[in-house]
Amino acid sequence: MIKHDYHHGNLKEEFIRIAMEFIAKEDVEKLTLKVLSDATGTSRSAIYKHFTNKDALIETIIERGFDKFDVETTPYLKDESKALIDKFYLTGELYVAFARKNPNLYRLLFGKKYAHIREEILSIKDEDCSGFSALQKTVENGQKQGVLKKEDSYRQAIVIWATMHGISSLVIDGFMDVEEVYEEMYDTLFETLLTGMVANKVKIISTIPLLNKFLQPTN
Amino acid sequence: MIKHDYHHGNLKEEFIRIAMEFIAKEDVEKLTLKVLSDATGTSRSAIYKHFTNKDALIETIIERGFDKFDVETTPYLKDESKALIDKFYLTGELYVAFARKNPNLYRLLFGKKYAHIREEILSIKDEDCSGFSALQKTVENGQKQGVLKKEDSYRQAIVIWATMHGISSLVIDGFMDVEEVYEEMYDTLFETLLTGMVANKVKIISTIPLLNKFLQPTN
DNA sequence: TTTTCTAAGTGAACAATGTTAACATAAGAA
DNA sequence: TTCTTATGTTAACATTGTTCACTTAGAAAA
Repeated sequence: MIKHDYHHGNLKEEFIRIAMEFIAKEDVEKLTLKVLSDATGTSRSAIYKHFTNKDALIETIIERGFDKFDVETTPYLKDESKALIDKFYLTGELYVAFARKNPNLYRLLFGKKYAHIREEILSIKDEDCSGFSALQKTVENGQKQGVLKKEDSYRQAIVIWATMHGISSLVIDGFMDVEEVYEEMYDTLFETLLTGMVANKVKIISTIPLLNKFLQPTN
Repeated sequence: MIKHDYHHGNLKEEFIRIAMEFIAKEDVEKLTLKVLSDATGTSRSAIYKHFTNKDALIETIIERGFDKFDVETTPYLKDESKALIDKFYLTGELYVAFARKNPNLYRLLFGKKYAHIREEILSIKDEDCSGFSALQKTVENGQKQGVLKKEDSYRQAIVIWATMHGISSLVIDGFMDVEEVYEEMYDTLFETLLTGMVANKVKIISTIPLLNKFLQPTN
């Protein structure tokens, strides 16, 4: 667009910003070096003064993406004012909402293509995926409170994650009419999942009408 | 490899065969026209006499892939000798097994990249995804028999699918140690899913030990 | 102030990609 | 035997990521 002076001043951050804005609209596959050079008014090879190659930029995007993901999806897990069962419901909603609002970023973060980069990042950042360990801890709390069945918490957390990942993927990858019936389907999904996970004969406390409807103790 | 005579005789089918064999081992992204021309001993542009472009070949691969998928995953749904609840368990196993054995093909069939091609194919082939409608019918049968809760069968079928798709994706996209604990995790997943879907107070008939263990009527 | 050094940009060139166009060949129909 | 046509080839193109030799500007050193 605009032809800047020889020295841009803040070109690296500019590349990152433009790349993220691009991915907000289009798939990462279509993000080419020409797109970046055109948008910054630089040449196609300018990026190599700031990143070793294109993948290094993508790596930065993935790092920022995971930060964004954590910020937007985990608040309820850490909010002690929320009932435990509500944490799951609300966090699940945030999870799928994130995927729907940022489909290209979600695929970048959780898809296969840059799995090697993701593994590097997550192994440095945390012993595990940060969001996931928060989920697992919440599951363990649920078991202590007697709300959830006592099983392997790792497996239970994966079951929850797999379910949310599955529905998110189906929705954003354009399967059938999922988009249209999304609201009802999420409730059905969540009801099924939770019914299978909660311990029997325990009174569940929730502020969410749906949950009170089906999570009655089976005396 | 081998330099054939000028006219190959069966080059189109050869391209398809080689492409499918390639995808059995590597990602479709790495399938280039050079790979195909080298393997057939032809030139890079020979393919254009048999397909309008590369995407047209991919389209054929996807068609064959769905055929393979249907053949390998749906037999139990149609097998009336199986108890209804076992159909779900066994079909789910086949589904995830297919994804694990053919990760690149699975991503090609169910990923976003060629979603437009998939939609074309599925809209011609069946009013819906063929495997999916078989699943939905089985769900409806389950409701009639009183085994499954009576809810919207479309939503219930999607819940099952989303769950299987989620776990399959996590496994083949290399998340954490899912590979190692796969067996136990599938059982946990399935137990959770089914517990949430079966109607209460119904005696479930199954030949699978796991299912008998947890699917007892809650009198 | 002038010189020098270096970070940060440029443009030309590379190989690999999908694709097209003009040409060549083989095989069957006329 | 000749013509036609399906099926192959080769050369060229634009686009991709990438490298390399270069230029430039701005700060540090003299």
